[in-house]
Amino acid sequence: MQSIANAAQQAMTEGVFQIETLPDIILEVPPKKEFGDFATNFAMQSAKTAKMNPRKIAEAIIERMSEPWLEKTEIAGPGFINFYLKANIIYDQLAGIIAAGRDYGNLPKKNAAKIQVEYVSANPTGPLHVGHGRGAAAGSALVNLLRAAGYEVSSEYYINDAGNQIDNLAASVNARYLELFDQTVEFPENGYHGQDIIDTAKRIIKKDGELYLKMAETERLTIFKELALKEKLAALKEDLAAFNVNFDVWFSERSLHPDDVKTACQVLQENGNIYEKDGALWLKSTAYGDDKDRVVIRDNGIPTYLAADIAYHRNKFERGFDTLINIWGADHHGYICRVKAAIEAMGYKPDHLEVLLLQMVSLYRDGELVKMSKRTGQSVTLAELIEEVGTDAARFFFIMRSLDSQLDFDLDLAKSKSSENPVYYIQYAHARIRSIFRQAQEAGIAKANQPKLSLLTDESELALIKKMAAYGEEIEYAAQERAPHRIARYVHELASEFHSFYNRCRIMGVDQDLAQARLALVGAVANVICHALAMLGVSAPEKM
RNA sequence: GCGUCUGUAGCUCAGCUGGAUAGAGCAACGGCCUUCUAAGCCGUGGGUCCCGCGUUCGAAUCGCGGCAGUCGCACCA
Repeated sequence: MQSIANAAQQAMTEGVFQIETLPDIILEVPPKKEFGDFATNFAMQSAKTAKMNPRKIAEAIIERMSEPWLEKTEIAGPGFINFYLKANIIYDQLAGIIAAGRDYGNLPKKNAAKIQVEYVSANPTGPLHVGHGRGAAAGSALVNLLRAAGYEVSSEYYINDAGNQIDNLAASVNARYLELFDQTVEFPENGYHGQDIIDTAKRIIKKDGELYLKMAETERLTIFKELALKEKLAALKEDLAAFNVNFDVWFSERSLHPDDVKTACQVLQENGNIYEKDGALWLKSTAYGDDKDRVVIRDNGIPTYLAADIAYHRNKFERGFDTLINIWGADHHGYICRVKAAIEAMGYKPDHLEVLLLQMVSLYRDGELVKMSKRTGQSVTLAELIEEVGTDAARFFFIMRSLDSQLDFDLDLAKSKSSENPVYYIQYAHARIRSIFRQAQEAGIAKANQPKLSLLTDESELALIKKMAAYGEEIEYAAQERAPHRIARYVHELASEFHSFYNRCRIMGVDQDLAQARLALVGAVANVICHALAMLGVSAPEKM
């Protein structure tokens, strides 16, 4: 890059052309291999200010470039400069990848901001469903991705263990409990209808029988609230652990009440961003771009959900995180504006909160949409999904689409153990490599310390090396874009290059030096596949 | 009505930090297993990148305006 800048600079001092400020020089890997190993559109970028034909500029630049690693350059299309690397460069790259071993793909630590990623954070009032599953898969993959890119990341689950919905949970369990003793009770209006609530009531009876029957209702509700919460939370953690999702911090909303909520309100009150109206306290969020002002303390004195969330985000910043990433379902998008408003009102930078919205998931079975209804509790749970398609397929399917896209989840495809299924396609590549190693060992092909990598000249071999060499950039860009689906795509492409190689080149039964070089190559491929799959939370089986 | 996201091959989707002939998987069609896993490979066909206008040397990509779908617009969480 620098040598392009130097050449341009030199051309200018020689008066060939004049540019006031050099544009950023962007090197990219061209879409076709006929366009060289990398290319720049620098000449076209400069064409306007230089008032000169981009091809002429390109010519002036390449005349002034001489680098030892450069095989040749050419001008193509409207003014691209294509660079061809000397062949040995690629083998140096491969040697570097092999030397890095399983660490290849872990980028140097960044000194930049500490990032906190909060995701799932489903209410502990029932089992996780498939929508939460997408959040869980994408969130955990994003955390892994950011860490690989060198960021310091803390992952967190916000437990909504305070407020109405928990009271509704207790009331629902209460109603089921009484029903099981043949009492007629009115089911709470906003109660939870799921089977799991009945199961909870049954477990309570199994353990303590009619112990709570004669209690005062309020007392019973208090006890049931704690029992149910404990049980739901444990189930949640179990489901997530089975889905390769683990959190550094489980943050209880209750811990914010009442002190943190009070402090946050005080801060806002002192800087004049809270006012009283109709007996309630309102956040002046319209001053920060929201549609309307929002109630933080209701007229009955109870804080709203927003109040707790304001305190929570303040707490996050106070803990020293510079960047907060929240992964929310798309149905919460209307909430972003008011939280950012509150953040700004408290004196933090709203840009330091990034909310990633996750679009909805639709399940398809036999080509038919699987209907879901939250109200009646009739929805496919994450546990059922894992049961049906397995963790690997479920995670990969959730991650392979961009977060912005609604996801059509084809259950039959996810289950199929065939070439149609991208998960198996990738895992199969890994298993094949492991199998090769087992057989090579039996055949007594020793692992070379200094394999003769320059023997790798087949186009499929070169393609594999180039693909692996691009892994670092891919991680960097995917992390920057918060786009874990790029890794899913990358590893699928790498697997494809491998399968192609596998059908063209043999390892056993060729010259010993070549066999050793190829073993070293596929060993590196296996490491990269492992690394990428590990980021996605998908296993890399030894055999299939 | 306001806002979010989406609209690209028959289907599901990448590509969007402006660049070369717009890609992948599935589906369709035709080939490849006496040698390391055929859960694989090779090949063929397939496009109004929703529409219009604008910015630009150059637009699937950026801006504005439409159209269609989605989700949301609480003193619920």
